[in-house]
Amino acid sequence: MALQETKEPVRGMLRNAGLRPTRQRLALAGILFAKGDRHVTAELLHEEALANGVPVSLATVYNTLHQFTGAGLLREVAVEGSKTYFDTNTSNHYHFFSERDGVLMDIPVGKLAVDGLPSPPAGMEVSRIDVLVRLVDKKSG
Amino acid sequence: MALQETKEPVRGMLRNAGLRPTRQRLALAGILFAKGDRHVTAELLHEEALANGVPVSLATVYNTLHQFTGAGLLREVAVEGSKTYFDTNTSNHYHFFSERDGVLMDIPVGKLAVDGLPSPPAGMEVSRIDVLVRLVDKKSG
DNA sequence: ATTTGTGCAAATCGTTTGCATCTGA
DNA sequence: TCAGATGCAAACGATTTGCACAAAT
Repeated sequence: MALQETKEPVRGMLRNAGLRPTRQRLALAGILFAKGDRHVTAELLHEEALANGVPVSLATVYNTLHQFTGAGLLREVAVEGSKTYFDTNTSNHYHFFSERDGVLMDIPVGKLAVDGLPSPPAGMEVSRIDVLVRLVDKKSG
Repeated sequence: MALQETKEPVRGMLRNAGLRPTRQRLALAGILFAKGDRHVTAELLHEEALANGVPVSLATVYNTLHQFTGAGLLREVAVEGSKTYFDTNTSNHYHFFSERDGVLMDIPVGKLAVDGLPSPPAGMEVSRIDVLVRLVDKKSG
């Protein structure tokens, strides 16, 4: 029963999500969920996979990210035009975004609250609230 | 002194922003700032300009939107991957976003408040807080 | 006259897709 | 076996850029 302990939880995670635990998916999931919460772009994850000796194609990285998102394992974060960020923390929380280096960081849960939300237009309901706190270098003065 | 009253304020607005009041810029600014707050994409504005008999090129629309943004006349709103939205309301406020039809709406100022913001990482300061309330169709049930 | 803006088409960037090949159950 | 996954390269949509022409000061 004591197989490769690092990979087993990941395998189950994929199974539960109805995704075949393929080489690539196991590797990508391993990278994503190994060390706490992460915020990656497809390109970043692709590079990291290659660096770890897992020769996935960029297309597969995209496919995988979207499948994981669809399965509720990841969450997309809208930051700005082009690049899409994926967040391994799918619980309700908000973000800091460093405009200097394009890095996303979680804002500790429970600290930040949004109050006074007016009711949405008729026939619609809130699906999610995104809060992005944009950061810039403090102007030393 | 009583010239074309509709265009004069726009002309001054551009002058103050250090932008030459060209035909296209006047036309685009006219469309953008004429009737209250608006949320446009480059493509939308382009179509609207053409419909109003102003044959601007899409490239110029992009240039203009960015120049206006740089001059503080517009604000960019990050919604999701691809399209970039520009908002004529540059004051501090937040948005509803209808995922059904891709429409942005202002949330009345003063109603919504963000509390409990933790202090940003050392050397950084908050430049702006974006709040996007995503809406979906209420599931009739 | 000189500087700045404009239009077009080609180039770029992130992302998606079609299709032949491979792989896990 | 065989549905589902992968890789590649071509296709894509939004945005940008290079350069010749036009317009504003």
